Amino acid sequence: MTELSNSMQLILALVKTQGQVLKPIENALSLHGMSFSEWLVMHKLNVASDRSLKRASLANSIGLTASGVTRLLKPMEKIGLVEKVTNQRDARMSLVRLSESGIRVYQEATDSIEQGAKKVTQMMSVKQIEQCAGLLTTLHFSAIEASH
Amino acid sequence: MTELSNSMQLILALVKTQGQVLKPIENALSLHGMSFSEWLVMHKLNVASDRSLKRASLANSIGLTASGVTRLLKPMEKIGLVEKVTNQRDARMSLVRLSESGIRVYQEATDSIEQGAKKVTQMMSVKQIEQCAGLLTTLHFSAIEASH
DNA sequence: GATTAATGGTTGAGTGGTCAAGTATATTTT
DNA sequence: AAAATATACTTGACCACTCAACCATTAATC
Repeated sequence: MTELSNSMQLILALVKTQGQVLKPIENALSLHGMSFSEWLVMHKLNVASDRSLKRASLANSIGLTASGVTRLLKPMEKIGLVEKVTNQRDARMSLVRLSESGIRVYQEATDSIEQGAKKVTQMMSVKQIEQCAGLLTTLHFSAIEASH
Repeated sequence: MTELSNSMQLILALVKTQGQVLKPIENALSLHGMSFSEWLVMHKLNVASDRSLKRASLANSIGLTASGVTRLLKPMEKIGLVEKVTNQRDARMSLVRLSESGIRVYQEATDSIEQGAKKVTQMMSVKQIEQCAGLLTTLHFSAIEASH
């Protein structure tokens, strides 16, 4: 019957909040026929130099396994949002690049996702938003530190 | 090429952080043969009066659908962690109750999950932890507000 | 230069969830 | 009281991932 520690309460708040926050975001994206993971892929590619990344770094940067990325990208390649670029220096690894049409779709999707994000944070001041993001980043580093 | 808003950056930080934070927690739980969702169920039951809840409220409180709860509870009933209690006032709804053995397992699992939580937040002060939890709660309410 | 080890990616099997439809019971309407 | 509607839960079909095993290629070792 003892209470949970405040570390644990923080984690519960984190999980609960993410659940609520992601709902409207995913809803906004579904209008563009896209999942949040797919948007994340396109976002990472869009900010990368040459709009391309190797599959492994993509996996790492969005918190998926290599096989998850393979499965996620397959339909995206099929409809031409991203394209596979073979690397002649190392035939094992293939780069993924955001296509021209992918860029357009990404921009449209980002517009609606941004609207969703604004709405979700409507009750928070700019200061609170920034402070919260900062604390989450601290927590993130702390968690990484804990795992080695 | 425009930057993301800080609302959106907050959401990205949230998702990224949860991914990192949950890893060691789930790892700790796997030693008890339990997933995080299962622990959440047991936690909610443990703090509920009579250590029991109806399936629908359980679903709601841990952010799952009714069918998700059905599937989650089935194996837990099988190994006797929780038990189905039929309600004679309303035969549609059945309560779930944490069994005696469930209580023990919950307490053991909570011990190791607490250790994981402490480790994950090791780089944060008590003040930061509380502040972060508070801001997340604000964000949570804001997101709920946004959805109606 | 052939063998072994490491790296990048894919695939099969399994897990943990969703949604939509279905079943059983309760409540409301007529 | 019968019929229509609502509620609580379960089931079937599917989806998004994971892990472990695997294939292809490159790098290191002998």
